[in-house]
Amino acid sequence: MYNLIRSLKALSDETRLRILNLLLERECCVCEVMQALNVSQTRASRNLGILYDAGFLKLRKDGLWSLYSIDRDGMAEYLPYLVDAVKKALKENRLVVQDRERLMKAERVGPGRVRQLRR
Amino acid sequence: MYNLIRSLKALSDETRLRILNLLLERECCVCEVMQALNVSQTRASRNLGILYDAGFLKLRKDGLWSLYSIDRDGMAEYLPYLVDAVKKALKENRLVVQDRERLMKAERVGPGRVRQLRR
DNA sequence: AAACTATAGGCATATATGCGCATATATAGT
DNA sequence: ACTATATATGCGCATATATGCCTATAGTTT
Repeated sequence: MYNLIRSLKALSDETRLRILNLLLERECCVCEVMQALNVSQTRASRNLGILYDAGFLKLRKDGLWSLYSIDRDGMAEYLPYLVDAVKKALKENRLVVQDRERLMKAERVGPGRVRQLRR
Repeated sequence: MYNLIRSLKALSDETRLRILNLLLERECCVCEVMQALNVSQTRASRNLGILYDAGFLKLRKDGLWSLYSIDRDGMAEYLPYLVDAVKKALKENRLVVQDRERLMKAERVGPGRVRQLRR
């Protein structure tokens, strides 16, 4: 029950739903998420962390990068229901479509590229 | 999307999950809910209101009583997923089992009975 | 009408949440 | 070792949330 509440809380936030939607597309590093959602690094990192703590995400380190992806196996039995709900609610959402477009252009870049996006 | 967030928030609370679980059983008035959950009248009423505002509940007035029940029709397309998730998470939960037992004994009573239960 | 009751709403308060800023940490390259 | 970069985190502020107390409202009973 408390797991469910924690999961629901983790999903009750626009930023986090948008992140989840990106990751349903593919694995992303923090800087890709911040580019795609056009949010600050703090915000991207924090909310990825919250989704991770709630058990939704897997984390893989690769050099400098933290690569987050949906943890399909780690999900408790009821979480698939939640993900279905999220998918249904997000499909066709204007904001989310923009996110995906920006994700196409986003790169896991070298020096100097990401910093410039920090507002 | 914002509807989903509102729904998730409405469900991210132990009291409200327990209430929802009662109402999955049958229609209840506020005083039955407070008896079954053993919580204050304010708390029962407020949280029923929150679930109502989120679109989960139907309200029917009968004299003094406000009778709340699950609004199966009024639910948006993704809400059934949420309800399934809730059902799965709550089944076998100790607290929730107690709630149901108290609900059996709870009555929509006349004068003097309910007041005594207010802590 | 008077007394009583179920429910809701205002107010005050405690707690939780989201976020930015600044900074710390970890890794890589020179 | 030094510099640059990606990510994480401590702190503080603003805001949201939950809840209890008290009171108002509307319906019931006598």
